[in-house]
Amino acid sequence: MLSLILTSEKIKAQKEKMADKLTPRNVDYSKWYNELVVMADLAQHSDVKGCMIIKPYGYAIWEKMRDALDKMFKDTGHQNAYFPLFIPKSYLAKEAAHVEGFAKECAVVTHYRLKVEEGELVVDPEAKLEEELIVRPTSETIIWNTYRDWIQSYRDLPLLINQWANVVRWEMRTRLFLRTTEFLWQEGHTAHATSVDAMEEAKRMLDVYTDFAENFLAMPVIRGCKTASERFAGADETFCIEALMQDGKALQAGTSHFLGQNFAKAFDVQFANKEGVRDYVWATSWGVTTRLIGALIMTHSDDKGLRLPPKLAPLHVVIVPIYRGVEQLGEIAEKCKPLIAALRVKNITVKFDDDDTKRSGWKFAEYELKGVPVRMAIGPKDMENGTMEVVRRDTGEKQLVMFEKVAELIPSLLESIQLNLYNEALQFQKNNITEVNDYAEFKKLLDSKGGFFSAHWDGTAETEEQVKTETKATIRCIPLDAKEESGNCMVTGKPSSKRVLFARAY
RNA sequence: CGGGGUGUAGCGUAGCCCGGUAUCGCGCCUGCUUUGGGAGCAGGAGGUCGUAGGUUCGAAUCCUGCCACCCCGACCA
Repeated sequence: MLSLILTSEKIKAQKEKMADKLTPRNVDYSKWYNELVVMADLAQHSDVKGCMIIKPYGYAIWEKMRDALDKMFKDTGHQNAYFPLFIPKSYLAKEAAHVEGFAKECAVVTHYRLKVEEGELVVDPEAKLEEELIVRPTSETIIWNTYRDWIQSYRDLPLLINQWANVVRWEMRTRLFLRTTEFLWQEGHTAHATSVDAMEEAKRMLDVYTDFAENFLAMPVIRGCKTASERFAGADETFCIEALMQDGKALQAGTSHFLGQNFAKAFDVQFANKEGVRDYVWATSWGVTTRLIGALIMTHSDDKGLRLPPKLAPLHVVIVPIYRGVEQLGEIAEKCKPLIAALRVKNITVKFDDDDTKRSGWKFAEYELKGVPVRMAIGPKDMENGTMEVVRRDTGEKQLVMFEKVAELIPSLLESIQLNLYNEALQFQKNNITEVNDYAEFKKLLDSKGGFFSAHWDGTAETEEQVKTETKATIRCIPLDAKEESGNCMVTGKPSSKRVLFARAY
């Protein structure tokens, strides 16, 4: 199975694969190659290093994700707000761990004006800012600076706010969707009266992400918490959902942080409790990003292209007419009108592709590439027999359906596709979680099989680091549902009480 | 920032070692025939060979500087 995410190896492999087929009569592979590179019309690199242009189709998928998540946030009592793109440098400096975590990857605004000098556009040295502005890598600091003014009393708590925004992290190396310089995300920032409340919130949002990943993305995830060294800069505890991609590498798909009182103390956010005693508030933050689009692609794609779960597919059904001449096309279009209307009533998005410049075979391939869950074809034979060909994208299974039955069939077919994609991915995940007790075996299987490895670990950062340097695998998480079991660290042999998950990750 | 590599048409490439104004495929345009799985044939348009300099009668090719991008490390949603 091909994953559409583009590693150089994948591109090379694909090129070689297509090159084999390069006979004089064959279409060349560059078309395929391009389609892979631009990720099937989803996105491309921009001219600014590491930045991503999300094309309309990719953005439509993001919008579906955004709408679904936004509803879930509101259902759990959150509100949306918006904070500034620019953060004064001094804000970022206030929380020590935060500085250390983000200082190395910040875009900095130092001037506010350009001028033309000898025909050249240059930065005006006169327009230097007193204090530099940082393009937000995340908004904790500016939000906590604001929360100080918003929170006085326990009556102001909890404060449950989410923001949809773009952020910039100047990473050394970038990769489309997975690690771009600028990316879109949502970041929730909450304040609570007690540690328990904040911890509950952090876990609740992890539940929301889990629900979203499994029921919308059709992507099973492992819930867990991060080790100290993988923790978010400024958090006391970081929870995450980890997903497994088809190439055996893990991908962090969402995080929820228990921030303790770190930001409250750094920004002096205090409240008076019922007893009139002042205390620092307790905080959480949580986020998911456009990386989820990458996760979606890498979880479900096959050699023909994307396979989109119906709940996130911008287009559910495409109807491809097969015809000779405009007259026949007109007849088919007329025949399909009531069907299209009936489907739209059921909130199913339908496209009748009457583009006369593309042939039907081309269209079939195109919509498979785009991952449209259901394709229907109707031609002269069907017009005669009163049938339609209905093809599901996930399995490729074709069936001839009586025309009148089509409208009622589709909703259950879409549900079945959604479920099947999840089950396939779940099966894959289960097959690729391997229990190991021996470090040598771990190393061997890591190369040959990949996936998650469930192993005992002595709990020290040194061992974690050693494994990372020697194998490139990291501890993805300590699963929340890990059972208590006495064992010995696979590396040092020291005692351990539960297994953790190792994997190579994106 | 360290190591390696690559820049030739919209995309993917050949040519470079051994100098003579650029090859092929896809895509694009036109016409005809086609249309139940990425159509066929014929014709056509499109290139300051990344950039600046040097060597030479002559540079895509040789030499030097610069720039950009990619890959591998360190960093990361």
